[in-house]
Amino acid sequence: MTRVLVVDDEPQLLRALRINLRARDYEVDVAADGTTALRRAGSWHPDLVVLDLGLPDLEGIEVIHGLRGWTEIPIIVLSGRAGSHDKVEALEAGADDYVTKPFDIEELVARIRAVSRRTPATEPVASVRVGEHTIDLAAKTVSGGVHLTPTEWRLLDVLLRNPGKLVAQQQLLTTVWGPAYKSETHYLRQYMAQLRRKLEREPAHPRHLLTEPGMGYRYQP
Amino acid sequence: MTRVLVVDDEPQLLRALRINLRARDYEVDVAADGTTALRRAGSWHPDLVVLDLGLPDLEGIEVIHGLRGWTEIPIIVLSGRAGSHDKVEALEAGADDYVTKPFDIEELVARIRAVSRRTPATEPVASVRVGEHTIDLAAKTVSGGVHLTPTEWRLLDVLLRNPGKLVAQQQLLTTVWGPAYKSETHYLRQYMAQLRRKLEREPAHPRHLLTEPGMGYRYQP
DNA sequence: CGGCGGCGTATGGAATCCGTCAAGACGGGA
DNA sequence: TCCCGTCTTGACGGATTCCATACGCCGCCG
Repeated sequence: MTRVLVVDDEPQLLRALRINLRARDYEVDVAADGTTALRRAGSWHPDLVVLDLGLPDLEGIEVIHGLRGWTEIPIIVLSGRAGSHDKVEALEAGADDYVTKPFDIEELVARIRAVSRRTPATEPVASVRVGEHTIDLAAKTVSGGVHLTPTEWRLLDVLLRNPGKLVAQQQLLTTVWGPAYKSETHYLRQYMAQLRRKLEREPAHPRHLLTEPGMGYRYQP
Repeated sequence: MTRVLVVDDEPQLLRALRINLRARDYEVDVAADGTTALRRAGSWHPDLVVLDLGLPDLEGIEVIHGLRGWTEIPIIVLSGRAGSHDKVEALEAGADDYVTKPFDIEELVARIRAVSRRTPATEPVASVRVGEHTIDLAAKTVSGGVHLTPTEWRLLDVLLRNPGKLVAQQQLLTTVWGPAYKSETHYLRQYMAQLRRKLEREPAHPRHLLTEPGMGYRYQP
């Protein structure tokens, strides 16, 4: 899910944006001044920043420079100043778009979508190791010429995205096969065995795809 | 050098833009109506399009759709209409930015720079090898006198730009045929077969254009 | 010692998915 | 208008994957 940080000092605008963006499945966080905006961006790692230039503490340009110092995430600038000099300055500093107040919420949302279309969501999980094998969940590849079927991928996906954590049988069954298969545990046994055959060096004594009797399974990195 | 196609029916604006962009080391070509714009874009392969929506022959939206049917190059829209509905429509159709007339040339240039900053050096993949053949995605040529149709190119494009990665059926269908064709998998089978007939040494035993049953296809370099 | 529950393994048939051939529909250019 | 290349649509055999059942093993407990 795309994460948007909205930086503005008008509570009214913040609220409107939060509602509209959440309704479109964006994750939203807000900041009311430049200092917290920069801090927030550093800790929360948003995928996009909507930045009002008229902030109480810092010059808007300073915030742009502060962000561009370490990240390339898209920045959409809001401003009450419509002069082309202001626009050029912000865009040259690294902003991706410049919207003049007053503006329509719908327009801003459309611009957010247009800009984030250009920056593919960063893939957090690149590749994982299971014993001898390197697994790329995005590319759906396993080293060593190993080939997995769709169901095997769905199951492995859930386990690998919860490294070290126990995943309950019911959770695996519902996410891989659907809620109707909540108690069909023999599917799990079937496919866990296949995964071990393909990935573990000694399928009979697994070192990474572990069973927790009576509860579920665990991926041990 | 970045190539910009400017589409507008006002000679005065065309002239101003051409001078300003050339002074900043852009290569510029112009078109005065939608039909020639589309043809020009197909033959000249610009890196960016500046598109006036008020054209004599086609609806501006039609031109955006026509471009987005086969290319992802940035589109900056110029328009005299400032209503948010027009803006949203253009942006949703695939435009990257929307500038309302009258505007300052400096601002437009700054927006062009901001947008093209986002699109990494135009053709990261210049030429690719598939078995015996050398494929140039930019020039749309295949060695050995092989000829591909537009749909075949769009499909091959997506696969070759994700070397080694699995590309899901749904992604191929939506990017090649459009979101409405999400589940029309027989198109995929049809055109994958044609690509293999034209590119693979043994179409029945493909070595580079691989099937992942139940998931999608993969280009193996 | 024997039953029992949970787990791993093997295997055949069912369902799904894919490759291929073929024919009709469409559209642009001669 | 006709023709040709391209895009749609349908049908069918074969391959892959999934489903379902059966069986053996092990630890636990009565």
